[in-house]
Amino acid sequence: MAQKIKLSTIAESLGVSTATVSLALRDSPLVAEATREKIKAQSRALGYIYNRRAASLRTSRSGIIGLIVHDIQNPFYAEILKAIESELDRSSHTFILSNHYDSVEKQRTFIETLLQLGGDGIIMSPAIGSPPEDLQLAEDNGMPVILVARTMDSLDLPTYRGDDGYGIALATNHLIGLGHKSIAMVGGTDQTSTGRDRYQGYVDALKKANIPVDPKLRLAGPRTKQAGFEAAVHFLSLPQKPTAAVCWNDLVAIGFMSGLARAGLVPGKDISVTGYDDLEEASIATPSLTTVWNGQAEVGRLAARALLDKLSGSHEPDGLHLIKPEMRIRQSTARLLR
Amino acid sequence: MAQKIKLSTIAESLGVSTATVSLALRDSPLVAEATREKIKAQSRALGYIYNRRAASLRTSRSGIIGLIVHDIQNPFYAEILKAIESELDRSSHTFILSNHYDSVEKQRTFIETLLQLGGDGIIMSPAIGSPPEDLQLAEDNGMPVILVARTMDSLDLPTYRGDDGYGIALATNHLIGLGHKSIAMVGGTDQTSTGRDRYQGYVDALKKANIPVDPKLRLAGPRTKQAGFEAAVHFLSLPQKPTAAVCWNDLVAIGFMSGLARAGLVPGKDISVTGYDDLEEASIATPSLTTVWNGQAEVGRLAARALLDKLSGSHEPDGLHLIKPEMRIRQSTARLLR
DNA sequence: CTGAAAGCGCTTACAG
DNA sequence: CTGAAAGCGCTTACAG
Repeated sequence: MAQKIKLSTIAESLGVSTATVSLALRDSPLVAEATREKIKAQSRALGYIYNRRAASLRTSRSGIIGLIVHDIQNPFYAEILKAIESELDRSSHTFILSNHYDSVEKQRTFIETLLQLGGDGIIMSPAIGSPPEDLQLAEDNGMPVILVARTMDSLDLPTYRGDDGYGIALATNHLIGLGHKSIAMVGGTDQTSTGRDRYQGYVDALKKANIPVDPKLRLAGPRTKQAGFEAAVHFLSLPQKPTAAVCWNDLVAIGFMSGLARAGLVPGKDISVTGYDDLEEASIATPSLTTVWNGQAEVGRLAARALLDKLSGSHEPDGLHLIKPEMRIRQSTARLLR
Repeated sequence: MAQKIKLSTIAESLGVSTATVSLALRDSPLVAEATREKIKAQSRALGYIYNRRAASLRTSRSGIIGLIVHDIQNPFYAEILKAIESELDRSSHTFILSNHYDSVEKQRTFIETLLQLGGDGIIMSPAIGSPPEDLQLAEDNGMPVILVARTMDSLDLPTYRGDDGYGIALATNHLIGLGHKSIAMVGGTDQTSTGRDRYQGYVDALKKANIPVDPKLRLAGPRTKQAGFEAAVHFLSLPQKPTAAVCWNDLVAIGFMSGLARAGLVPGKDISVTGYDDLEEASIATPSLTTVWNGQAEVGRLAARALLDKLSGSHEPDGLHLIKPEMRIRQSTARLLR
């Protein structure tokens, strides 16, 4: 590797000042057109690499945005991420990504690292049990926080997610409308807002239809394909013999349907199953999955826009922004045969 | 936000020099134990945030490692990523992630951004059609490159991936051993090394068993679940009526099996199907997928280690490091009934 | 339209 | 064991 090329290298080689070079490279109209072109050509010729750390030290803006979620391997988060990515790409921001796997330590380390790098802002789906102080630390140091998918009740931060109570009621009512009366709820945990809200929505929908709520029909816990798969065994051993299952999300539903099939049952015929999220693969599964569209792409896009707006000074109102879910009826649910 | 706390704030409040504070915070034995503790306590009390940009400007090491692959939403890459992540976590490196979606422009932008940030190194699965100069640019500027999953023939970079020819032969021979003679190959493209190598391995295995190779039995293209799903229609219309399919990867195989099921066939009984990669969901699918373990976790771990070793000065030999694939026999393949 | 100079917040020889 | 000072590579008032 040859001698490091910096602004002053270009400046000296052209007999101008570094100030002029700096301005020219950023297309400042303060520099004469001809000078600007000459400088840019020279910069290319020398293979100049802009040093963002030096610039950022001076300007105290880094162009870095942090993003931390439970697990990007989960397609639910991956779909949110993809929308954020495409929004940030067009504003020439760089993003730093991390999974926290619901470890508050890992999340805190990430926030601290981002502060050290001078991150401009952070979009996150907070870990279970997140101490408000950890998020407050970011805000206090001038790094705005936007929440996606999960709520933090103790802080008034801009939050983008689906309306879980409303959405799960759509699924539950759909099954009730097909004549089902013994409906299990599979998956989800009370430790997250989505887990609580979706269970509550399911309970409310049953009550509204005068169907008694049996706590044994709640198979709490599963949040992955694997756990949904395993839950099928438990489901089939229930004495109440439910004819349908409202699953906490699509991953659980897809694993659950595979578990039913493994036990010799035909999902969508013997047992009706609904998912939640409308992941890309929901329509590819066999049977295709009846589910609730949860607007991941919308959530990501809006959260990214909210952050960019905040960074550019406009004052978006804080608080909760709910996406309205929609029903997607496919083949995994059917009318109950008597 | 109050007054910014920096090294000199701590130094002044304690009546020592910034040099002493700097050394103390990094646990240098040059600073007396008592002084060190006093400084650390004060740093915590004031809520000091270390400015990495300033440090990095001075030391020209950033602790940032870049990672760019086709698409992390693809579980194949997600599994590699996860292994890299856990390896880097323990060495207190930060990583910056990007998808290139096989766009060489997006890949180049990423490499340039990483250079601007003073990235220490980069792990990548190069985009289709990557110009060697783009990777050379990183190397020339002191940022070492490690390749995963895909090969770049034109450069001698450390590369970690599975032995595709060997692995696909395992799958093909498994089907031949079960009595299949009309075996299709579904998915993959000649534009990537994995696409070429796996097709070649399939062809070689057939030839070795004296089974004529019919180019019409190659359904090239599909690389996703969706495309695998759609390929089932094409497969079922083949005049040669194949009894088995070697799929290019697990995603294609899972989509393909769903497509067969949608057409009323039972995968694993009517048609034998093999996958490739042994993704986590391969064993959860119904029928569970016979596939080839491709060592994603190994690839990620070894690539991360190779980069860290290189950064710490030890000279790992460059070139290709092949992981040896292994067969995973499950329920999606069965003996051919006459 | 262009230049000289200060400063962002660290670390690192060098002295003592 | 501790301090004074230079310097990493930019940008930004300020002069002219």
